[in-house]
Amino acid sequence: MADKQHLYLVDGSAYIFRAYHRLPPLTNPEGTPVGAVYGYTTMLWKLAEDLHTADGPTHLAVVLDKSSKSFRNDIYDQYKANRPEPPEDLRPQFPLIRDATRAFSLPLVEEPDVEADDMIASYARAAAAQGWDVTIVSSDKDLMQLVGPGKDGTGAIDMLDTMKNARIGVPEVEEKFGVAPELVGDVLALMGDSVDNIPGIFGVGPKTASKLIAEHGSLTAALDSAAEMKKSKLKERLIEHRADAELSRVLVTLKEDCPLPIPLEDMKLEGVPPGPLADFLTAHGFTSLLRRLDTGAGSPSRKTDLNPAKQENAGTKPAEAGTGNRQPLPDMPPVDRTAYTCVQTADVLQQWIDRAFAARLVAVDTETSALDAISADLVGVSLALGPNDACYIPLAHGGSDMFAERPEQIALDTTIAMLKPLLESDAVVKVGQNIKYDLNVLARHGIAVSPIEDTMILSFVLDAGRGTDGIGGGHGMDELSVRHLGHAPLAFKDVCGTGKKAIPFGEVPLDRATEYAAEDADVTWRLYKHLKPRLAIEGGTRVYERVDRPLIPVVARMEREGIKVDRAALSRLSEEFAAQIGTLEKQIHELAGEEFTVGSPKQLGDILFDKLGHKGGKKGKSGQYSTDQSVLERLAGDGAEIATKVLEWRQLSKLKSTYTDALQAAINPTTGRVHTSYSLVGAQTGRLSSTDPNLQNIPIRTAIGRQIREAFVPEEGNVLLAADYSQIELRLAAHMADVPALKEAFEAGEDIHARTAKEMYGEVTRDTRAAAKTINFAILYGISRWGLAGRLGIEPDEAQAMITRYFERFPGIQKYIAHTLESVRERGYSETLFGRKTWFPRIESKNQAERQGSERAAINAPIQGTSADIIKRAMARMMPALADAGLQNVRMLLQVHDELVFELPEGDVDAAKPVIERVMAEAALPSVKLSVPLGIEIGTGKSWDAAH
DNA sequence: AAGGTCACG
DNA sequence: GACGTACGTGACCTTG
Repeated sequence: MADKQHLYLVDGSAYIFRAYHRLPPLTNPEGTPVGAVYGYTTMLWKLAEDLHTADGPTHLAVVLDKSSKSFRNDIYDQYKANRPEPPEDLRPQFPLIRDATRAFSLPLVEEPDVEADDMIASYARAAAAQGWDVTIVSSDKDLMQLVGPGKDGTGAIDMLDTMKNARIGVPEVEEKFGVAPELVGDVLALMGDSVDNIPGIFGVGPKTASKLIAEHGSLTAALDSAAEMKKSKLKERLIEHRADAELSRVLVTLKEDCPLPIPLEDMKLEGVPPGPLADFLTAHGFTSLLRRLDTGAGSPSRKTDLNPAKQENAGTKPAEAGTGNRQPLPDMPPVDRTAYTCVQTADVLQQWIDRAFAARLVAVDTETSALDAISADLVGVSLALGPNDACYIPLAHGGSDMFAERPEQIALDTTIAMLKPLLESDAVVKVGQNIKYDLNVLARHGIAVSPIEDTMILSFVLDAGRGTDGIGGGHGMDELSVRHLGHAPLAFKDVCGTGKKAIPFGEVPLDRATEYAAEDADVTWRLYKHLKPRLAIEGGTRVYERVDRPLIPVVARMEREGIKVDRAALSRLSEEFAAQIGTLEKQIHELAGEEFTVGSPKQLGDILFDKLGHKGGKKGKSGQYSTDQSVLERLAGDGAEIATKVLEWRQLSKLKSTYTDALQAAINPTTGRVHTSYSLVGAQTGRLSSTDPNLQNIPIRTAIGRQIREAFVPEEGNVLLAADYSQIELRLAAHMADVPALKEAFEAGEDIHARTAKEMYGEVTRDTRAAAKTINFAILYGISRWGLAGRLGIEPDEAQAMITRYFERFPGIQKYIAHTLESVRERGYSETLFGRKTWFPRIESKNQAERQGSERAAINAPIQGTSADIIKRAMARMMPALADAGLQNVRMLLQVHDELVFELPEGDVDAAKPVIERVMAEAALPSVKLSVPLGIEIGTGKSWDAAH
């Protein structure tokens, strides 16, 4: 017994991911995020403490994943393809995990191109073979294959889940999988794994898989048995997807014969030398552990009989992570603009850069000559490392007056060369307020800023919709600063002025520019410290880490790509439209009997209803007649020619001013392309919005409008490819409200509006289908009898009867609406399938119109928002997926809510289509498994119009 | 700056 | 009995 050896193998990579998600977001004195490191340190501490206890380690090693590729990628290129990037504030912790391991003087196994699981398997088998017991510190189900009792000189292998403090032996594995550990691989091969992207057999989950393997004793036997099974979905699937299962079996097999870089004997645990450990604990401010090390109480370097669970620092217990127990904000001194530094020499800059590396977190802000990131020139950069600890680095000040003396500044290319390693370093988090802007500015100087955090996005994820009138719900820096820090920063117009007297930022004197620019970085740093801890507490981590933040560099790149428009074609259209508008205007004036401004709804209303005496004029609260499309169409239907002409005039004016004229003006003279700007916080539901110009509302519904789409073209030798989610919101409604009839229809690829018509009316005609389509959309938007009546041209009573019938046929919808509203009233917010919140502060308003408006928006938000989450996830995965497929020349250009537009070489179309389709169709996985398929429609052509 | 209108999903 | 009537956007025009 005394000489029984017991090897503990710590699955370090798996541990830190779990620790990251379960522990509060601690930071060390330098501001580095160290929550996962702290969890890891306490775990090693506990393990080391158990040295020589009955079941404790005599040998111990940590195994980490070194790279993401392994032999499995050679067999199956989709292996782990859905894996999201690690969260950005975890990335700088990876090197610290290694530091911690070294501080404990523990052996660290890290082999390139070998997965940690395989390394663990190889060590475990080698140790067991020479009679050692082995404990794998992990809860990874793949590793459960290794568990087994000791016998005939072979050691036992079990597992330890330190977070649940649970041993996993043969009985636990059998309970979980329903089979012995040797057969776990067979079960895994049948059920697949969406996180690692192991296919398994589609439609077979853990239960069916266990049952089949338990019954037949092996994967092959289970698959062979399909031939004799009764006809069923399962039978079909087993036969059809047999190859998937066999591939999966290979993928889940652990490689147990990897060469062992460190001999087993060298893993002997002899106690922990206190020196390096003390240094490490001090550096990261782990004071409670340091105290224990100093006093020797519970120190891992000597045996102890204290109960480790009882000495845990209260603030680190996972159970308390979500209950508001967070690291208190360090008291921040008030903003002091005189404390900022203007950096004018390379020596001083180098000091700031060195300090930023040490801090591992820096707030960054760029100042430019204009608002548009694609063409604006860089004027200066500011950095902040702490409250009032900020600087401004001017780069292009005083350039406009060639006779005046320019202030002392470091040369632009010198500064860029010095900043690049910092801004690109994996070990330093860069925080920005709308950092997409800075990404674009710096990308033009060859800097790919990473990893990043964004206070604007943080605010959006936490507080979308929270503002009400007078309080302000925006996510701009000035507003956030006032709301969260009680401080109004210098406004841009205070330093640059407004209107004609405005000067470019490069002309602002350096002292003033430093106050403004460094303050922005300072405030950003403070906002980050305030907002980031709220994420874990309020449940925003998943949306922020998995949806919105990964999207920032993706959207930035789309903005930089831009899209080509055919200027000559637009110019021709402008001329045509101008001529027709002129003709129409004359005719309208004749019909009116006088000249007036056709574009003035006020004048038009007076002409139509007072002068010409048309009936049915309705004045709104402004005392003005309404002359909108529906009113004019009614008049036109009654035979009023002037109404027809005005409608035509309006259509053409709209197309000319908003599109054919404006788009020509939007062509960037340098790139020759049109670069929109996407707002990631524009829509409360989580959708993007597009401005300057808005490329999300280019005409498509009329033939005349589609001519504008024809002007969006690819470069020579390329095509445009448009990929749409088909009926995504209705599909999501069918899933979320659990409507079997609709789900079946989508599964079978039916025409969903026709199916609705059949359910509602019993027969499908053009009219019933059209009505059904209207109702389907009405449902998504929150319905009222009057609204539906207006749309369908029927009486409110009839509309009510239709609504009632709809709810009878699809009772899930009514339940969904009721539950959604109930939950919003109770919690104040709605939630998407991915956990994105939208707040509805007026859901209980006493004002009925206001309240009902909130209710309709609240019914719609989870559906619209989930759709937005899904396409965002697809976008974040798209470029890596295309690159993996060897498609380097495909460019993603535009997003229009349920559509992505790409530009690619003609020869790449056949290869790109399936990749794009797969990424879009699988975008909800692995977080959310939908009960309806996501349909994708793809078209290509020599214009955006032709691609539809 | 606000209101009306209309382009899109 | 009044409120106003489908969700989410952005751009342009006129008017005050």
